[in-house]
Amino acid sequence: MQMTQDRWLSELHWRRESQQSRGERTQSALLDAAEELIVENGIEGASISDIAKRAKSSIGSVYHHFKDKKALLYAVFNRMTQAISDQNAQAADPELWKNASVIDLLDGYIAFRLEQSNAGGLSKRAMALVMADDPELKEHLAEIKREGNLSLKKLIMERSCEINHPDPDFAVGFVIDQISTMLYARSDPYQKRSALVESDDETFRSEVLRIACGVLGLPEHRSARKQNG
Amino acid sequence: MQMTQDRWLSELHWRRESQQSRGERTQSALLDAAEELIVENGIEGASISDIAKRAKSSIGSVYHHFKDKKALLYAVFNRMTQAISDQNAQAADPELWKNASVIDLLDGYIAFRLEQSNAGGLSKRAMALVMADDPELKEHLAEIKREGNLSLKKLIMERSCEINHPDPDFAVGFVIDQISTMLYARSDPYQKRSALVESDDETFRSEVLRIACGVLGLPEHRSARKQNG
DNA sequence: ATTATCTATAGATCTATAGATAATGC
DNA sequence: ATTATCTATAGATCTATAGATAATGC
Repeated sequence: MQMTQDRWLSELHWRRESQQSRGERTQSALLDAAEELIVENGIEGASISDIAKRAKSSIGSVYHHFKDKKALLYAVFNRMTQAISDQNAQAADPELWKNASVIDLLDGYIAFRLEQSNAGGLSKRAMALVMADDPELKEHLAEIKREGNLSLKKLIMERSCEINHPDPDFAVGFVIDQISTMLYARSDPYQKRSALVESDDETFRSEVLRIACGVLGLPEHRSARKQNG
Repeated sequence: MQMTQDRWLSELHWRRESQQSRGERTQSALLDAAEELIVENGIEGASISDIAKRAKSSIGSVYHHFKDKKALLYAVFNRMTQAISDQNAQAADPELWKNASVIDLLDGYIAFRLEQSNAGGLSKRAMALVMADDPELKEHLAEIKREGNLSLKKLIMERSCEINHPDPDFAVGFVIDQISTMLYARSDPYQKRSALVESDDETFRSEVLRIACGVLGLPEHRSARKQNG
């Protein structure tokens, strides 16, 4: 009876390790069903019984795989954040950005986030609902975002000679947070009819980059971008 | 049997009009109690029975004043958004900004929002929780924010001669959304250890204004600010 | 008369467990 | 033997109603 390897946060992540692929399939079917029903009916509206039914499983099976409802919800959340975290790690690989300028990095970051926010629709909304009730989870996701932004900051600071600002460290942190925040707002489905959301990707990207260049005092951003595709 | 005057959204806002101040006191005690318990235990954790108890009232009384639990939650939400909406309307009074420049307006907007986000702590968190489950409410709050930003935009566009940008209308909308978004992120309690949150009000304000001036091509922002306290 | 309040409870959930049965692993 | 699955249900909620009682309004 082994525990799974992704131990994080508290005891609630109890999850019997399925030593058979049958069990694994059941587990992901349950997570899929939970995700769907959470989006459809909300957290409390998604009953264990409904989840079991949708997954073509049974209540007993749910409690075989997950200690209680909270553990199931945490698993839904975990599956999604794990994916985000992995994507972040991949995108921040220094090898990918060997000859990139600061603007290339910012540009790449924007493109990456725009792509990321288009993917994984249902999971993301389910994750948001699971989080809503639980400060610990909000904190956890915030930490993942923070890590992502930090690795971008590190890449940029290695190119600090390009930056013209009395306090580059602060300026870079501020600009990254700013861009990150604007991207987040842009992907928020309830921010309709705002300039951030209604502008097309290209306009948005160039306007944000222009701001970043202004703050960081970057030289000649247009040409710099073309140099290092 | 009259309905209250704040009819908005759907039928769910059914609320018997209390013709006696006793009833009014009970109603606000119930809303206060609901707010507290929602913050403490979440939406479903705040049972009608607990709410009645905390308000020193009874279950029957709750159902005398509110059609059902949803109507009670909507009333909690409504009380808060009403307050925000009123504050917005007050702040956007043209009389207040007669001799103000564009920068004065932006500066005033930032100060206003920073103040607003410090006030009404519990109500706000309860409102966020009530909203989380209900897209209609999210949409409603987004609309209120939108209106606030729109009236600021109007004030600024009356001073469009100060602006140096090929498309002032877009630029102003973009800048306002940007500032609004950054202020929102700054007030988010889960965004710890980010440059947006850790910077003090003064640094934040000046950095944001600097960006806005850059985007809008405003002349000489420092002196302009001092002219019209 | 009408409105506000209370107590008691019917009826409908929903979570989690107990205990049996079927399928794999050594 | 151990793991995965199922059915049936105990026990604990919680919402909303019924119906009685007290307080105000005309």
